[in-house]
Amino acid sequence: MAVTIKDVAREADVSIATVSKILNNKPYISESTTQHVKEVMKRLNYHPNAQASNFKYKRSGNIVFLAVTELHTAFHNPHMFEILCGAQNVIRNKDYNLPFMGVSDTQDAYESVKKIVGCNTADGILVHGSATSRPLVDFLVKNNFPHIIIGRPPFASSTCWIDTNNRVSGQMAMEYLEECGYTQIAFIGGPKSDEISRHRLQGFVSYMNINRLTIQDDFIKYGTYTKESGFLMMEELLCQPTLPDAVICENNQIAMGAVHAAEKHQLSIPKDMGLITFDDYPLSQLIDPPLTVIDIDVHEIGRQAASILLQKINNPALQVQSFVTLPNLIIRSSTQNQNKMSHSLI
Amino acid sequence: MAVTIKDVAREADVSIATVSKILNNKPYISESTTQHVKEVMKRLNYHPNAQASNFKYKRSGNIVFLAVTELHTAFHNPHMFEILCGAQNVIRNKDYNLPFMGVSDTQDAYESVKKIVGCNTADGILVHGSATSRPLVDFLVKNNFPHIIIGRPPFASSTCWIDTNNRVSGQMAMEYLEECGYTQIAFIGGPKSDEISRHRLQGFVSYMNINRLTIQDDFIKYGTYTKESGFLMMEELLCQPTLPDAVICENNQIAMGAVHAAEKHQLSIPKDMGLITFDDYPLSQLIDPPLTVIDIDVHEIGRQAASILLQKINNPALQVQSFVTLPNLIIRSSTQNQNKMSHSLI
DNA sequence: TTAAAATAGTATAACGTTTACCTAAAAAAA
DNA sequence: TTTTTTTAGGTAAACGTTATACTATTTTAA
Repeated sequence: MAVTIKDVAREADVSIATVSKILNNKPYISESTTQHVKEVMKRLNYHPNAQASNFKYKRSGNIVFLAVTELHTAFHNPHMFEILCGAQNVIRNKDYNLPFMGVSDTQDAYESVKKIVGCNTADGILVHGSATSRPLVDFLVKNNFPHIIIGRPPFASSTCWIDTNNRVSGQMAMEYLEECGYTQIAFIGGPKSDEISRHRLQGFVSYMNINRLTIQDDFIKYGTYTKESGFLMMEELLCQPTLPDAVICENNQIAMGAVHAAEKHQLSIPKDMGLITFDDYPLSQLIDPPLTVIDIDVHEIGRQAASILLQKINNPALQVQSFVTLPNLIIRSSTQNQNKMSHSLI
Repeated sequence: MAVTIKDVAREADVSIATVSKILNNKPYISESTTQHVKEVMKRLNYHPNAQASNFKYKRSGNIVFLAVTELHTAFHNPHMFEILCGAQNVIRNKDYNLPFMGVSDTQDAYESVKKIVGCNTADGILVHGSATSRPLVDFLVKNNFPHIIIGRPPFASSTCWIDTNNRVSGQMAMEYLEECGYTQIAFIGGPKSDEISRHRLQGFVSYMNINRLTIQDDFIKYGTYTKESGFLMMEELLCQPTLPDAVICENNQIAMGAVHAAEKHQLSIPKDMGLITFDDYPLSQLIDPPLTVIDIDVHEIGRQAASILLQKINNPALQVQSFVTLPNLIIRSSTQNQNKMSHSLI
């Protein structure tokens, strides 16, 4: 059916080896035959069969993107799609496909990985954090199968992962608030045990210490990652004898609750109170006021993960380390420069 | 490196044909050799090379999911990811991969399709609405390449597409509002020219007509798909001599603006005014009040698209028609039963 | 002028499967 | 018993490409 290298060879009256060499820019073919063969290719509308080529090269041409995607997880991880897009951008230029594989849980993920590795379905794998588990990682490491874990695994392992630096996120939030002139900073976090939350708080605290700023103990609140918890914690803050003039909220939902609490207490954001949060969800730009946010550069994570993985694939001996990306500050209206307020109005 | 069918054959002391037949459940192999060979497979940890098999079968094992994904489009189309997941669910069970291909514009999409078809990269293609264009569709049709367009193309074509029924969406919104006991219904839409908007409005209007309900002309407003527009249109409505007791907002952003306007006018939603909108974005459950929504069953679209495409691939003669899915009503707090209010409180 | 090296091209074996065609034994039918 | 049919399995070609090893010609170097 489809036209193959044989058809081209026959039609151009050369051997298939010659055609192949032209396809792959190998030396020792004259300019004239090259041109002739290329014309024939065009005339026959020949396209080399990528699959056959991959088969011969013993590569699959696939890099699997593996993630846990229960129903309706999009909100829980809108970042997943963006990471996929970032990775896809890099991979497309390198003649790889990026099969998306959504599994139902980490057990399913583990089974899938075994199948992928066993059946040669892929040359490498990007494992989204939601799909990691110790057995999965151990399996990949043991089989020396090229992979990158997106999101630092919560267990020690000699694998290669990429993540954002949550400590720096905490620092950046604080740094920007200070720059704005806010001085009494509160922190509303998720569960105390959560690692991400802990790291962000550490960043915040270390910035405060380095800059010899004092932290009021009762300005640090823990709760859950919900709107309701944000509301309650903010209320608590507002009922204490001294008020903060800015608050760092661990996520959009908490921020949403905090905004409502401030509204209830007739505090204006950003004038009476600055508010900054993490992760740029669609919500953050749509609520009132639009939120200033420390965001993960999620495309960059996808791009980097993919490009490092490609390096690994092309050079299996390469020992690549895990690495972190830096967050981005996105300034919106929930913070404002407290000192130069009047200036900007003149 | 990897263990192949040859290794199994040698180790089991049979021919590779026998091993292959066992793999593919072909007849005329005795139970005893079957068992023996299977044991050897297990012992050697043999996995058939899917790529080689596909190559032999002249199929690629890929179904491409093609979509336009500029940077940060996630919010503009969070549905894209959900459709991808839905499709993936179906495809995974059929031993296909679902390479995700994000392109920058429809021109890029067209080039990609030509490459995919030419190079045999895929056996079929799911084209997300964002990637369609007349040349692309014409190309697929002309080459008789299995495909489904997700989202009805805005031009006439003998292709096969899947979409939700926006007229029914409009009807459902109205039907539910009536059921709740709201009687004076307003409609805040996007641009008058927008097809989706027009269809939803048509559904609304036709429901009103069939049920002999009157529509006030000045209860129908057009604007843009933004929060600001929603706010303005709602203000307009609230300044008119007669007030609606419920409003249908074309999308989440408009609804957001409308909610603010109602707040400003000290109207309580859902008590003084019911509000219903379309498409279940994360926003809708997080704002105050959480919004009642007519949602596209986006997983179902993905699943159906994939399963129809698989049918097409397996039976090229099959002439499948385009088809529509029905929307879902998701009841939240921006509407309430006006008649039985007291009942529920007793 | 002759030998060596570079150029231009071909023939063919792989890659790991599947399958059409073959053989031989066993079972069934005559 | 003989013939036919069924069962069990093997041989080898094919899928479309790439690469190694080869030949033959031309160019360069000695």
